[in-house]
Amino acid sequence: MLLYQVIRNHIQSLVAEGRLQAGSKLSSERALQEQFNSTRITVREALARLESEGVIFSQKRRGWFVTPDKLKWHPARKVNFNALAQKQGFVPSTEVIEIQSPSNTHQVSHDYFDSKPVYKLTRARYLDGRGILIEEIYCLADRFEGLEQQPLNGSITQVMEHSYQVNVSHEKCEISVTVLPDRAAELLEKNSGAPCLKVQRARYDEHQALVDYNIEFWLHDAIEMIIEGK
Amino acid sequence: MLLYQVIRNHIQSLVAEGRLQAGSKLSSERALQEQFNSTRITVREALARLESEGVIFSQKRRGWFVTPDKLKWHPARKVNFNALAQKQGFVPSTEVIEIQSPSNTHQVSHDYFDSKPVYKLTRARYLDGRGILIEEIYCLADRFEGLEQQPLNGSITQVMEHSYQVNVSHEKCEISVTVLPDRAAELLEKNSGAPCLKVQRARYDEHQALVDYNIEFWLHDAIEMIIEGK
DNA sequence: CAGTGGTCTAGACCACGAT
DNA sequence: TCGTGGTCTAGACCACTGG
Repeated sequence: MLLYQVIRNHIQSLVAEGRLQAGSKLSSERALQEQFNSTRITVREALARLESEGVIFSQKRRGWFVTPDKLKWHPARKVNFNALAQKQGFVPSTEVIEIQSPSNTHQVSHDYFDSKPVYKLTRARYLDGRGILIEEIYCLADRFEGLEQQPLNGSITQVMEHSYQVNVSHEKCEISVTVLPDRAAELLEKNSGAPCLKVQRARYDEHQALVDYNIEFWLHDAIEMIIEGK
Repeated sequence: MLLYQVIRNHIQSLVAEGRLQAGSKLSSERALQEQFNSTRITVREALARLESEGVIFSQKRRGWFVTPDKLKWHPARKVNFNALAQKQGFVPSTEVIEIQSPSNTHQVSHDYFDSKPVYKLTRARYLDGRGILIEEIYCLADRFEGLEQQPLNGSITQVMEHSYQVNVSHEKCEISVTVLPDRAAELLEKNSGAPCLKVQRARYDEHQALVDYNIEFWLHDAIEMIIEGK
């Protein structure tokens, strides 16, 4: 058996047997290196595999930790992130990174909003203090005038319903696997190049008019999407 | 700028400018090492990042290649894989790996089919000769008696409709990012530990009875899922 | 300030692919 | 058989975290 597989299996079984709890810190790379009479390159190979599998994760220069359970996410349902996360036993929080004044210079504005001015809202979401999602939300400036004065750390869908009488009736969703853009990696304190699930959603009202366009970058090990179709 | 980022950017721009066509082979790792006065470790760091991004891919010991376009896949629609792939300019093919005689010893049989005997069909699917998907299909043995005599390299949905008068009316789909199981990696000639998109689908007929249960492992750089909801 | 992870050097051996 | 990628050794320096 390959050495890095031995190290991998060892850590994996520690986690499986519960001897390493979710969120707890692993031994340092150099300690593992000594424990297995190996080198850091090989140890890091094992750690990288475990990270791909979603068993462990790293935060920049802080160390390696056991990955908590994944959030089960229903993108098509208009469920509140906070409520859903709480129901699954997490402590959720949301941080508004920035809201950009109406502008028509975004690519998204050109592609989806007929080059009209749009708001761009950037948020980060956390579970138990761990950053797991960066999202960008674009919506028409004149339809959602004064959006920057609304509470933006909760459900945008609810704000649209209650303050603007706009209802989302259906959506089109594109899902792919890629890496975090550098800016998102920074915000989530991940190394550049961390894999992620990218979800792009165009949401429409009952008149087939585009309500908003969202780009979400989820840590690949933090989410399981559930979709009920047809 | 970090050295591996320099190498990464160099290859990325070669691809972006079209000087490296989709499917074509990159220089060998040792050639790149010399070109950048570096070491193979660093070169491989750059290649690994590009692979995560979906720009290049490797096949076991064969080398590194430029990733072709992604297949746009609509899991909820009853579209034929072959037809969809052809419409997007690919040459698709399907290989039956094995069909297991009815058995009630699978975990899936226990969890989803009330421990009744099920068929297990394993298939691989290819685009332009590149293996991109391993899928396992489970269905009730007594409902699909003689399934092993049906043509199994096309659409299973169509076989179910035409030969068994069973129609899929809705489905529940779970999507997550993980790594290929070793068996799947072998079949697709990928290194163990290659990232993938795992799609589990339970499909039901109009009487809410489970028709089949599928587990699909897609190469992470080969698919973009498109879902229209609500 | 000590220890950690992130990056990098300069080699090596082996199994497998292409030829 | 030769070159390739896959694995591995034995170090090094730096930036940053945490005490």
